[in-house]
Amino acid sequence: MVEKPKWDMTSDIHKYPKPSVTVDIVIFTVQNDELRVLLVKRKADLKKGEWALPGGFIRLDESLEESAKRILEQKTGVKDVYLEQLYTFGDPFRDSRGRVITVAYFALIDSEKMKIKPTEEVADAQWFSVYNYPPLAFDHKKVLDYSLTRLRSKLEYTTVGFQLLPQKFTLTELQKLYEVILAKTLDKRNFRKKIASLNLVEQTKETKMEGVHRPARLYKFKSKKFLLESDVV
Amino acid sequence: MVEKPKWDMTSDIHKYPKPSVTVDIVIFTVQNDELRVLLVKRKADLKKGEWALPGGFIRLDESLEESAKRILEQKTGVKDVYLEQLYTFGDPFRDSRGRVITVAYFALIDSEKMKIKPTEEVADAQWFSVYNYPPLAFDHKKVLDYSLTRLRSKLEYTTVGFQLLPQKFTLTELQKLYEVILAKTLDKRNFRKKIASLNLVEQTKETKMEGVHRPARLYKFKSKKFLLESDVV
DNA sequence: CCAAAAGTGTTAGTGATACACCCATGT
DNA sequence: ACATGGGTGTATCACTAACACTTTTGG
Repeated sequence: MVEKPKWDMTSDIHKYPKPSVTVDIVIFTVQNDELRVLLVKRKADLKKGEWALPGGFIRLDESLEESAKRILEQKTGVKDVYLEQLYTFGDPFRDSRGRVITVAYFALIDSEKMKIKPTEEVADAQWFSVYNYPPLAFDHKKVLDYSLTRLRSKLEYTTVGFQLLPQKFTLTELQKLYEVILAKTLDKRNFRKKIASLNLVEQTKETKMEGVHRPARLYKFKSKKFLLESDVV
Repeated sequence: MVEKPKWDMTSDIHKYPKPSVTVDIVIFTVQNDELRVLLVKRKADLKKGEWALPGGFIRLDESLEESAKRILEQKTGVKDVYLEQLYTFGDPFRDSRGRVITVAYFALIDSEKMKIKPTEEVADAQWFSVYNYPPLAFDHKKVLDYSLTRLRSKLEYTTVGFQLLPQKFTLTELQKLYEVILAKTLDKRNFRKKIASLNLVEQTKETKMEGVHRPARLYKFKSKKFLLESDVV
């Protein structure tokens, strides 16, 4: 058992007024060809019953990212997700209860893991289309808008999108994912050429049969050790 | 005189432990063909005499950006700068005095304004080359490294670089600026073609004579109203 | 007329876009 | 044999990269 390190609580810094600090998480998934975001119904004193992004107060002995992971798991039951710090929102009156600064994270989870059953505690978490969701508490609409913009732009120059798919996927599924997030259609041949040029995915020997047509080949991401320096990751 | 709005200090949220929150600013300029960052010598109890990024505790009644502006002016005398939120650092033990979360901002100032004389209070502020600066307090090296990366990448796809030049400038100065920040040389003809294609700058009728050679034409940024939708800003 | 930086065009290569038909399967 | 989505190649265009000489000025 490691003893918790302590701070110097006699320091002058404790004379400065302290704000409350929360972490809010915008978690996306793609389901039924829709980009969706997870929202929870608030139980706290203020804005009870309103929908909001999952969030909570940080603990002093955990890093911001640890807070984000803990809160996400507590509130939604989801674990092992791609997580990235988004922006810190600190308007003085964004919360009438006090000065509350929130560090927003954005997270992606694949459509398989997403199906995890909500536990008792998270009965009030629900996925909403990003084009059709209820009014949100606080400045959470602003946070959501901002993270949508970020997701779209990161999709173009990184491979975050892969986080939203299961381990094995067809190229059509991958393309559909891009189309859904970017809200535009893409050319099939050009899309496949692009993906091939990235050198990030490889064929498996399996195919996926769905419906009455030619089965689609399943692909997977190359394991790290087979990626070259020059490959974009 | 507007009365200050108040918060509900009886709310449960005040039962959660609160961290200290600071703002730290990484402010860059280009001077003598070097990319430089402003550092201050600490006067506070802890780490007195060590160099650090200018920073300070937020006030509860100002936004994070207002805090950043106030602190920057207090500590360095500089005003009216380009300012952008960078990242929020919150490792639990980054400061031994207590749990301190810092919202880092990154700022750019042109080489003219930069010459402002330091006031009494800011006597201990100094510009350092980003390749040669003293050891920094806390995790400020990490913050600085991160903002350098951000500056470089933003330089490639935005026009932030323009913030580092005075109103009127020669194309060679602009190119030098890019070269200094990116730490690589650029082709003169290609650079000029690129700038021309952006449609953001226009010739003035003035030239700049410096030394014994052909005078260079001065350029300025087009005023907003002459920019077309299609022009990258 | 010399030194020094300003200024200017063309070509080759690379990546993006537009576009239409055949393939494999289940019924 | 047909309906359905899977899978493939080529031509054009736009952008990037490489490269060298002439111009203007002060001394």
